[in-house]
Amino acid sequence: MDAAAADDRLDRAFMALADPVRRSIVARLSRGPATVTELAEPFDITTQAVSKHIQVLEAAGLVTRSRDAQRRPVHLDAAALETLTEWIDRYRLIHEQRFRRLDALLASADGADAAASAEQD
Amino acid sequence: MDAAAADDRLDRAFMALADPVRRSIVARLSRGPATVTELAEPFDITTQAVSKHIQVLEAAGLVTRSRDAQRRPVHLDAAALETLTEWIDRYRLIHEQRFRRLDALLASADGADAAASAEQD
DNA sequence: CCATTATTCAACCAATCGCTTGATCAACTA
DNA sequence: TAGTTGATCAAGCGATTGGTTGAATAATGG
Repeated sequence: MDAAAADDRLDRAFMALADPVRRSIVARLSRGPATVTELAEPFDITTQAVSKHIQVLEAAGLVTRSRDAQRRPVHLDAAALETLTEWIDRYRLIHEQRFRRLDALLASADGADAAASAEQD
Repeated sequence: MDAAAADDRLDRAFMALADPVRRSIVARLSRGPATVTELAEPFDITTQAVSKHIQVLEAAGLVTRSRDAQRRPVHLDAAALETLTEWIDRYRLIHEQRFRRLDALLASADGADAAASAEQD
């Protein structure tokens, strides 16, 4: 998978979780698979709307679907969720490491000047 | 903060990271603060557009801003990123725990039937 | 075969998104 | 003070979003 495709996947995944209905669906699916009708039940919207939400989650790789007679059970894909936390944590950790370096500099003798140059790093 | 407000914050944060330009800005800010002009430089869009992107990140609580003469340096807020990983990891872990329970049932004597009922959980 | 159930497709609508251009505001500097 | 730099505001535009209604498709069960 090239960088652009990975980017596209992240776009879709973050966008998918930006909607409260879809986040709620993910929360429900963490407890096991469910059909479209079951997933629609708690909401005040049509099953068509929920079907679209599921398509968004599926296009983002966050869920997969199987077949059971007329039903199309939806399953959570936890590995995709992990990709998201990996992206976030990468930059969170870089940021925190930078803070630790800054603290170390401030603790050293000529603190102020060293910190000012670290800021430009 | 009530549940609806927390929901709204998550909406904004996930939506903010759904855009590749904004993710790139977050990546840049993980290495230290930067001004609007600096952040705009790598992209082929106007500074106005970048300014709007930063407003989106700010409204999501992902960045804060300070003042340095005409400049408005942007700083990453790593704590907000942590809120996102917490949300994701909660449901990821619930899902994985459920899988571990399922494995345990399948490993036990009357595996098949027990697993089928667990599926409905 | 026919009716029912579960889901999706299609067309449409109001609202929002990302971006643009042009103007304005704020703060420094020659 | 006048000009310059850095950033934002405002209005507009094409594309996309989340939702609807209505019709179509697929699979089951009597």
